[in-house]
Amino acid sequence: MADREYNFNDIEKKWQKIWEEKKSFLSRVNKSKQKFYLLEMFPYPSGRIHMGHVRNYTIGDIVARHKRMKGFNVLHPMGWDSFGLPAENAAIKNNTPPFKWTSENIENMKEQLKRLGFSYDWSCEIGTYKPDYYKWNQWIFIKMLEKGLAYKKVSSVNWCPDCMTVLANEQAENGVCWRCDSEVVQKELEQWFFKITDYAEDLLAGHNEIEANWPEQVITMQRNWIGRSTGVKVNFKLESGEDFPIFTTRPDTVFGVTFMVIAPEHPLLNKISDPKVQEFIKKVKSQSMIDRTSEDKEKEGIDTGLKIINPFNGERVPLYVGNFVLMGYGTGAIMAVPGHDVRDFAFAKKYNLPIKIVIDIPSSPLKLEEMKTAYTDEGVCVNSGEFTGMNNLEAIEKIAEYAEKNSIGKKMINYRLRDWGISRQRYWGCPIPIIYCDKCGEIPVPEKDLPVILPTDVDFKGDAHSPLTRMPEFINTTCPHCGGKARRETDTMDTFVDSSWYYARFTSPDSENIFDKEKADYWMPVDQYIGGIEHAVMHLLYARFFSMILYDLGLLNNREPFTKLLTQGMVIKDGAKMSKSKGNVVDPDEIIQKYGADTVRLFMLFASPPVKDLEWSDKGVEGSFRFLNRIWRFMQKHRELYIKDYSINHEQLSIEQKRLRIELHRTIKLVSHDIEERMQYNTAIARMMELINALYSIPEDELYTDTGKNVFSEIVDKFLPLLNPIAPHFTEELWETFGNKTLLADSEWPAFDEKLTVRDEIEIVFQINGKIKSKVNVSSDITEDEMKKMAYENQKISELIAGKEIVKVIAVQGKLVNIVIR
RNA sequence: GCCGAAGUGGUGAAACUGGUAGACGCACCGGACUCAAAAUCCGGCGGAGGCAACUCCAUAAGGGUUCGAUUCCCUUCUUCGGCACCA
Repeated sequence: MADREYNFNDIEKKWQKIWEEKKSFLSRVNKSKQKFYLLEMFPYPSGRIHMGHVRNYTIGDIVARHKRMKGFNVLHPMGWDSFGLPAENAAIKNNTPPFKWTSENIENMKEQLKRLGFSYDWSCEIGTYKPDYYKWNQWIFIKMLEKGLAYKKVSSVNWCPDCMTVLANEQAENGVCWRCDSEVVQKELEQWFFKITDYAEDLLAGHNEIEANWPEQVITMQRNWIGRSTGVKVNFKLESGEDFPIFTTRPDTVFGVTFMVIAPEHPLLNKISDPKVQEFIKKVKSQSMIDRTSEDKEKEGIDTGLKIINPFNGERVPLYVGNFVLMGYGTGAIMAVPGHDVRDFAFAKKYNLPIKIVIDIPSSPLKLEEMKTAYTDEGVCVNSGEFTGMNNLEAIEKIAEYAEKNSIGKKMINYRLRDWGISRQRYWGCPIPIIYCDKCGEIPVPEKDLPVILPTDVDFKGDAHSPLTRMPEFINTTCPHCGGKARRETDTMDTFVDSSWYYARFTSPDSENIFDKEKADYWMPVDQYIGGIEHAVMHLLYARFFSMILYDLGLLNNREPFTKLLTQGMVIKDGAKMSKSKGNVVDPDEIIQKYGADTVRLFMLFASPPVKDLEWSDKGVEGSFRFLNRIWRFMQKHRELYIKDYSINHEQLSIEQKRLRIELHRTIKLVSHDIEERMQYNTAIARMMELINALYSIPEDELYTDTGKNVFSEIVDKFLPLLNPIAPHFTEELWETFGNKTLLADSEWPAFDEKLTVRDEIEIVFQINGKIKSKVNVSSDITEDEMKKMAYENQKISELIAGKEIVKVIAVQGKLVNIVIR
């Protein structure tokens, strides 16, 4: 019998076909089995799979395959986040309708994913651009409208002039568009919003539930983004007697207020006619987000001429407009305490405003003339009326209480988080189900009329304007209320809406409802979610928000959608993330062609642990390929040794055979631990390499005996399933080579015998004062006392301790003896 | 500026609760096989010293705790990530 070549291309296609025919990865609700829902962030169908996808989905696939072998009923679905701008840009460029472009991309990418042998249940496939999916976006929108969680308002919004659309705050960080990096400008528009701020507390509280199983970094980023701060809303007064409320987290400094500042957008300013003030406001408003929030932002302001009265001490202070005060936070106005706030200090210095010390250090009092900046640390209240002498931390609470008791203020919590603006002035997205009637106003599309279908036969006319705005057949409709003429909303939803609940749809993708409650109850929540860290705030926050809404609508049983989260690192080449612009992209197809999918998968897992960045290395891929070939050759060469029904009496084995067998059981133990507990696949693979090295080290005639055959057979039976989740085609093929008729995909995860995981002989170390002086091999069942005895008897050790005072002796079972001498 | 993570050979990385630093791989060097090369198999591979068995040094730098520190604590440096007028 000639040894067969490792012909990965044929082998991989063969097994992919078999898995498909046998429906090996089909997931069905089965209440007698424990479920495991594994989800990887679904891709945007941009055209081709990139290495980042390969890495993400390889990590997911090893989890899915391993869990199946451990007896779990696994749901492992895949779909397409298929609305979004690139489809429109492609349409404008080569006049291909976005529907066609997207559908073709999906087909191509699906083939690529299949070629990698991922164990998806393709019967669950969803595409967010399909009406039976986005219908439920619209349905949720209407539910949210009913609950007051969706609303429309005119607001200053982030506008990307290149994408010609509005962006959410989360998408316009640092004043640039998250997609194209263009400078974002502010524009007044009427927009639909989701009231995510109503869920700020819930989103924070939920962190406690998931904290242990989410990366700390993601939780921290979300916490910072929500930005909860507790403080007091204090009612200052205008001279006219009108309330002038401000928010402060430092009520302990309220006696130190020497001026007030309001945002340029503040409505009070409409009353000011001073042309200098109006000019200043105009100037600030015309600045872009970048200018206004840039690094070396200069604090600027101008006196409005108005005076404000401090309710705590009756002092009259001037009111300024300042470019650094934000209308969107608190009340759009602040009390300025230059003595104890760094920004206020700088502003006061610039405009020659008075500075007052109200918190001091008794041991070394502050000197106003010597202060270079505000004093913001702890201290004792001074010049603070009845609070003088109190520790300032204590005063925060006491002054807040005083304000409430005297009706001059109220304790309040503020968030950095803003409501989620979801209107997009773009075509390729889910239509917002609203009808505008001149008589009846904004009317939601009735449930029975859903979905509002996005027309797919569109003409882009080569520009970025949404074709919907020039399609009367889409726009013109009748009012569901009065039956009169009405028009449809032409804005579409932010595509992040699509991905905020897709995990639930996967549980029943053909449902006539949003999803089948029974199926969702069985599968949800997602047990393990895997994706990139770049979604830490946007997607993962929105998805949690939606999950909570669905819970509150009685549709889901859990508030938190993702029990465990793994954020995998990037794929790096030559020190930078693979990207077209850097020209350091490696095409997965080429590598698969050259080495096969199993090698690519193996390399992706071996080169680095999942959470860290992975440095691409052509040589490293070759190394992974070599490892598979090494196994292949050995197994092919000795395949006649395999006995299906072997039995082993450990005591009858030769020393070499025993050692090899112990290596096998150790490997199973360590690999299981690495995969199950640690999700660290690089070390799991390293262990398997050690086993193969041990296999090559044993003299061949040790295998060609009756007991040797049994040992070899056990290795085949247990090692192949162990490697199967990583190199599924390769191991199925070898498994078949040995005459097995079953699929490894259906087999159980190998068990190990704890007794066989301990090597018979181990090396222990003798130390003097913590320094290694001697190493010896001993039987692994040695006791601590025996170890100590051996240490004293050791020639080298006894020489070194001769005549010295022994302070103490530490023995660590199976590891070392340390003798401390003086 | 604030918050967080990381820094280990030529290189990707191991060392999971403090206990033999560098497992496993890549690169490199040597050997076997070959007419030769490739592939493969075997061996070596942190630095310094020594013919040698061995000795000393070494986990960004410095200090501390400990019998013992890559691991815990403090200081400093560097890199990466997040937040950044949030009152």
